[in-house]
Amino acid sequence: MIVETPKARRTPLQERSRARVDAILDAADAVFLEMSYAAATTNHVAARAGTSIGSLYRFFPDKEALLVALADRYRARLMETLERVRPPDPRGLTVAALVARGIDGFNAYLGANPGFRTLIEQANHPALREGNRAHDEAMGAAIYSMQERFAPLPRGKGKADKARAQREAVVAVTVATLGNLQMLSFSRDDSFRKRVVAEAKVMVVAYLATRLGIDPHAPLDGARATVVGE
Amino acid sequence: MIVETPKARRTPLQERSRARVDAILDAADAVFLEMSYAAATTNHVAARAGTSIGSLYRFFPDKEALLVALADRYRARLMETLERVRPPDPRGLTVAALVARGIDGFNAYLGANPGFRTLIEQANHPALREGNRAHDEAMGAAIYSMQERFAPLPRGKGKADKARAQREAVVAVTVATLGNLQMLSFSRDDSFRKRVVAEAKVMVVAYLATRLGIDPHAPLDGARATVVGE
DNA sequence: CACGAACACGAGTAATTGCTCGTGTAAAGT
DNA sequence: ACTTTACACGAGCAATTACTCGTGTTCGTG
Repeated sequence: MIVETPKARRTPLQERSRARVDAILDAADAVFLEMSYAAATTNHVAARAGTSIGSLYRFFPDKEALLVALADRYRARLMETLERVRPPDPRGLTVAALVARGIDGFNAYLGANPGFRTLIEQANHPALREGNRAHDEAMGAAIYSMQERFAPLPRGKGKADKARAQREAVVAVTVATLGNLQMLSFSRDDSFRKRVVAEAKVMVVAYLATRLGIDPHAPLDGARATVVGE
Repeated sequence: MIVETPKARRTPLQERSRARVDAILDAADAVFLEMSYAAATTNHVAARAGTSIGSLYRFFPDKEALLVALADRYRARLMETLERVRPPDPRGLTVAALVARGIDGFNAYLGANPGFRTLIEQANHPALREGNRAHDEAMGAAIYSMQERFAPLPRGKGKADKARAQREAVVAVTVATLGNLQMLSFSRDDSFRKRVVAEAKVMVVAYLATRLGIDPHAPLDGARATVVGE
């Protein structure tokens, strides 16, 4: 939500301007895809949106705000998509199947949204750092809960703390790998994409199986694991 | 090497200018580390090098050339470092030990060269694409040869082609993961770094073990594997 | 209808910055 | 000693571009 700060702009109140904000974001999406964010100019975006530069700056305090708003929109839609893919009751499914579902859903979303991919490539941009961190954390929460499902944290304050730090690393590594391999898969042609997606599944499943000490091809129901290396 | 093209500049011939080129690169390194490449100005770099903007442009055709030259220098030194870490005779060592050696060497180099890390974060920059690709390919060659060592390509033209494409994907996935997790390891404090390095080893070893169908903790000597999924 | 507020417009501005080029100096060649 | 080539300098240019602001229009409201 846009708040009244020295830099902030009006929140659109009328319907016509709300549509205009969407048009500007769509235009920014297209322009950032064609050229990079750095090469794009705000005048370009305004022209593409069929509006004036003044109207753009009425709703967006600066160029970065376009980037941030666009990233937020993409991330929100991604979360919806992944939520839709997530099985309501995982019992009976295997870990391998769960991972495969998530990877395929993510990959399909990225394939359908090339603009999101270019945004991810600009991930080092300071304005996106915070949002990306929050998003990775949300993704990680799912994996973290999966660990807890299989192996509750050990008793004892010292042991539990150490195990928690360990698991945070496991989650961070998994999330980073998932994102990284998704991007890699789109770096060449489509057959390469399919192969990389397959390899990503193998890698993550092999890793989680090793870490959780479970059989990734056994159904989840009633499974109990001993977490390795704690 | 700098060649005579419309954009190129003189190759330094005298000793004094050769030292100056190094000084400019060192200055660029420091400036790009403090602010980002995008925020840095060429005048900044020249001032930091204790020279004039004119002298900078005598040897570097444009700002991008600084980035490219710096990246080349870092990559060359990294390859030297990794070469030094590589055991001349891997027989008797385990796959897990080999992977651990490589990861630790890489991590130490990145730790000692924060400027290289910031350069890697700018990896999406078009001027660095080609160099990064070549570098990744060189890294991949080592892994590819490791696969061949354990399991020669199957006979028959069709089978061999398919297997080759498969292995290229395996190599690409491995290289991308290694680089990605290295960068992740430096994203927080030092204890996080150590944990991520440990997890990276686990992940890569688990993956290669699954893919090559070998015991990662058995010595290499005389080992023979059946590559999974070909 | 009247009036204020939100919206829309786009030419112009101010600041940044990569890079040139004319001038001057040190080194190499002969 | 004299010429030529390489090196060094830095003020200023040219181009880009994010953003402002004064003017005009549309909408909500009483």
